[in-house]
Amino acid sequence: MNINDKWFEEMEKRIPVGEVRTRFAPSPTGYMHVGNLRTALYTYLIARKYSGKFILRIEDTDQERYIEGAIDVIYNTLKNCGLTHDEGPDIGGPVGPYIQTERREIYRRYAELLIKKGGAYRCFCEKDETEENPSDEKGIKKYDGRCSRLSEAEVNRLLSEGRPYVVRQKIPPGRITFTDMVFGEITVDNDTLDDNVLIKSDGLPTYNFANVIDDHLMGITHVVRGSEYLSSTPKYNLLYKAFGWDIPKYIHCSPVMRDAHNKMSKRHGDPSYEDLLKLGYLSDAVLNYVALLGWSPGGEREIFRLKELVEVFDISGISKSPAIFDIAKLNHFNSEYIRSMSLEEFHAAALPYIREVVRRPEADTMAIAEILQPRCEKLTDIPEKIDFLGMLPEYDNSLYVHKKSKTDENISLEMLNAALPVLESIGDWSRENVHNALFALIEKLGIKNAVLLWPLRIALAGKGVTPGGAVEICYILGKDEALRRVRQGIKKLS
RNA sequence: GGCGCGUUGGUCAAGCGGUUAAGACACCGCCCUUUCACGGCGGUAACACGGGUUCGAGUCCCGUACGCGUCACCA
Repeated sequence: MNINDKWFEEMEKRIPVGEVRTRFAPSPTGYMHVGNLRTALYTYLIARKYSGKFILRIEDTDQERYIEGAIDVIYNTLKNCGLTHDEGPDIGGPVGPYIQTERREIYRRYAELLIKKGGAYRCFCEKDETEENPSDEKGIKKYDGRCSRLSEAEVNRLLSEGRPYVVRQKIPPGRITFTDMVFGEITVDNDTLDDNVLIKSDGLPTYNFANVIDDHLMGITHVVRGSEYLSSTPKYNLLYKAFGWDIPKYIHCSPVMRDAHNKMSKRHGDPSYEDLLKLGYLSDAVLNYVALLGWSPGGEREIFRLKELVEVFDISGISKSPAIFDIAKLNHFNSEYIRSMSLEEFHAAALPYIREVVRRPEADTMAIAEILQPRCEKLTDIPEKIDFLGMLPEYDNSLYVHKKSKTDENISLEMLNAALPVLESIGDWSRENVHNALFALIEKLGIKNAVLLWPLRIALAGKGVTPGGAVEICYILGKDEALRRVRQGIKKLS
């Protein structure tokens, strides 16, 4: 046994056994796709459901796509969503490093091993040389494998000349079958598979190689990834086979689409997870909605917190078909989550938006939150809904005419004139007092609520549609402002 | 083009040989009501197509169409 054998032995010894281990392995792109988020979620759920480990691995072998700070986006997103990982670049673990560019040496050595085992070979062809490969009679265009036929002497000669090379996978003849937990059994002819590059000329591995090495060395039991990898999975299995390793379970997930034909993508202007938060969506709502895109728990329930998802999640509920992302349904989930918050929680989340239009420091923002909570789908709806609290908009007297409330301009003027002294006489400007004073007046006049309340709300808000009614708005405005607006209404109607 | 995969209302979807083919979103109507919303009630709307197998098919098999994926020194 030489030193190299020992090294491989050490690597193998580190692999944890006897537990479910899943991994989320994003490329640092600087944002989190909705589809990626869903993959991360499912990956996390499988690990938690089986009391296993959820591992974060960074796949950054494409140096041309390096983006500053992109890894932090991944950490932040996972943290924000509560998808806490058990091992990863930031917290370490038994099978690190967890960043692929830090594992070069590992890939290099395993590539050497694979060459020795006959599963791969060095290819000295130039990049454009291989691109000229003609299609064969079946219309399959692939590398002709010429370098696999180089003699050992020839290889050594080229090596000593310092010729750059890549390592390619050697595809054996035959057919290969594997089982995916979502798609079922899949069989392909090996001759449809290409001798793919495993190690690029820059010495870094391709995804095709790195993911196999890493998944094996990290003891991954369930590989969860997008269905775009389904067709290359046979190649990976051939790699596992060549090494003599166990093949993991596969869970391939269909894409999240923007419409019937296109995946969601930043390029098309579709929102990422971060964008969704900026648009006023709650992280929990997004996560809940996304969980249901391509997976169904079977029953009629749709609202599931992360913890509840862990309990009900089951791989058998994952769909093979792509799912179209429907912002209208997300809106529904978001309003459900908003409504399920305590008033205090909602107030905290809504305050920045309320403050965009309500600057008055003494304003009762809690009362504002209260009228807003059952009425908004997204936090970003807030400023537009309560803009009138900041400043009375220009409005037309036609707003005072309302058939159902039985009011017109004359009645409205009458009502405002009746309400003014009542409001003026309120000493302690509380919601209750405003309410009681106004309803006492209604009773005294022997009218329907709406006859007084409709014109009053118009005068106070200058809008036909508002969150809250006359009482709430009157109170929130504060006595001075409320009286000012009522007087202004009277003036407008006179 | 080869290979692989998919196809239940506008959308998400349940269904796993016998159902009046769930439910949710959206939409429409009604009720409630201090506008709007919330809430409640109700409604419109689907098994891509063609062959089989079977007493019986959305469910199984084979085609067709359409769509998606993949065929990179990207992941």
